[in-house]
Amino acid sequence: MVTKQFSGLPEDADLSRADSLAREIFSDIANKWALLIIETLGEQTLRFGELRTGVEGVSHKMLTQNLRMLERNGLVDRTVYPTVPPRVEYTLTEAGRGLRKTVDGMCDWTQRYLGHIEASRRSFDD
Amino acid sequence: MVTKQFSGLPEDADLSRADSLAREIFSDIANKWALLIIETLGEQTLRFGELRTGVEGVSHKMLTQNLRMLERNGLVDRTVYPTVPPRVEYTLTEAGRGLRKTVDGMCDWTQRYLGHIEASRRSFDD
DNA sequence: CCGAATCCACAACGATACTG
DNA sequence: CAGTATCGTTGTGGATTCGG
Repeated sequence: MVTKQFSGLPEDADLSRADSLAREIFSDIANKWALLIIETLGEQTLRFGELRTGVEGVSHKMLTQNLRMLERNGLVDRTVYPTVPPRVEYTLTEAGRGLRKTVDGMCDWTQRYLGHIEASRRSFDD
Repeated sequence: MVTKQFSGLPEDADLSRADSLAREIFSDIANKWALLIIETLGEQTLRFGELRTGVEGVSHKMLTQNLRMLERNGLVDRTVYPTVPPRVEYTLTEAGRGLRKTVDGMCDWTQRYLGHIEASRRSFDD
């Protein structure tokens, strides 16, 4: 994705459509809250309120908004239990779990280079 | 990261400092343009203008802004050749190349689930 | 060619209130 | 408890300009 560079074909409408779709998806998921939600969900099944406290700092609005987006893209399953009070559970789909693996990679990376980054910041802020 | 849940220790100031730093870094890099820049740079060394056209749709301002941020965090090296007109080259550091691997993973994931996602979107938009 | 600063339109976001 | 809608504020990001 990102790249027509990999396509040798000069004129390919289908590829460019796939590219723009890929770009759209990328823009959807490459944001702080979406990735934090995915990481927090992990292998668990969580209720809305649990996610609310699990994803630290997220507002009610941002959480619903991102959950809708993730559901729309087929990354999370949303199950509503028509009880009273209502109970709504969220869990990662297979696609979601696939993405989660790469997000885990990002987290590992952050841990590994934490000191590195901290040092780089200090020398930059001279 | 993300999670004090993994720490058994109830009171650990250092861990929470590391956590908030990790969170800060995560917020920095978990954004569309930063990831696209990293992905576009790849193994190459590119000038500002080349990045400008390589990262499709990015504005002058966003590009400089994100490049500064990436430089500050030690993900890209910035080399200025004091010629006239000036020539500035950007390349990934070792840390940057490490992160790139996980971004590659995200791109692969996008490709694999493209059809999946497209279908999910259609059924969601009923 | 690259970078910084200014201006400003508009989207994102938080807070709040109301519904089932 | 979970979701939607509205409102007011903040802030993001594009266009433009100037300077090295």
